[in-house]
Amino acid sequence: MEALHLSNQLCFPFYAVSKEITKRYRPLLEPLHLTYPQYLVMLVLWETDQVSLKTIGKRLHLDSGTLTPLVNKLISQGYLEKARNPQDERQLVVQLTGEGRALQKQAESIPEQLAEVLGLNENEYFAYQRMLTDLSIKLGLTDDATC
Amino acid sequence: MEALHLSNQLCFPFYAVSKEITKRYRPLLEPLHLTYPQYLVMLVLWETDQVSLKTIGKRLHLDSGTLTPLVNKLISQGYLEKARNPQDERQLVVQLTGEGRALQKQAESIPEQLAEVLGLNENEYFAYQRMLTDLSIKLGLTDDATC
DNA sequence: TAAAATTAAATTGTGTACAACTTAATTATA
DNA sequence: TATAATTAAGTTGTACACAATTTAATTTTA
Repeated sequence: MEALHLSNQLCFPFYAVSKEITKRYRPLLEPLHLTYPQYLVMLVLWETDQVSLKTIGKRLHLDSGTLTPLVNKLISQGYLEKARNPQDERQLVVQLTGEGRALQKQAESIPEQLAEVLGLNENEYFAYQRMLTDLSIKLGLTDDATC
Repeated sequence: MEALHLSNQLCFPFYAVSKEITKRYRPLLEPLHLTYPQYLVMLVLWETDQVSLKTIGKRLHLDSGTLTPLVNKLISQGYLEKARNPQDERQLVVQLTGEGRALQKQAESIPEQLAEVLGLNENEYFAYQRMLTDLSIKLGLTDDATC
């Protein structure tokens, strides 16, 4: 077996599929004026409002170099606002505006629409999800059952 | 089930795992002075030398906006050189230099090293590869058995 | 065969990613 | 408790990724 052939790589299909998924999100997220990473930040805040940048970064595996401009964009769009944590002025606390919270309703059908555009039925969806979550745990990206 | 929870997304673990894999390639590729996308271009050329930019793009699912500067970087590093196809002057033909070809030897152990840093045994490696390749075909990224 | 359509690269602009560094606030420790 | 170490954001620089546009070469077609 030719280890250096593209067809024998594990990681190339990962890279290609991941980019393709992001591409298929694009038209679904466009009406919400969100990119995929911006959508991920909104998911975190819809789940728990008022979170520090650090915490968002931990959940999404993104650092401040990526998150600072991304959150600033969401603020300029009116979806988020920021404040400092009075207990620790280093921390930036990010929270939803009314508009940001309202956006959640519009986003509700996105997971379902995505499964549709990926052409996956429920069984396939959950099989892939389980496998990816297992690998995610194996790689140390997910350290507990709640994340 | 809360469809908008991060933990219930299929695509987030994909995104996170894909980024993590790229991160784990970094120290393996650093001695070769290659980034992961640059390594992919080298893989294509090690497999078949003298390929047009268009063809590289088709195999890697990348467009000229990404590939033009990337190939220029590899040229400035002395790994590649470019010429025009005399039969069709629109086409840029990319080929390996002696140095670029020599690099292949140094790269030979990378797939093995990667499986190691990912902590996957042979069975797991092939199981994930099969699943990813299936999904890749399902998404229309791979249209025949040779790619 | 001249004009229109298509194609391959290159270019421009926006938005991630992330390493490395800076700044300011907090915590640990001598 | 003053100093050192740590921490959270922000900044800078490099490198993708891709949409949209431009330019030049080739192919179609009227």
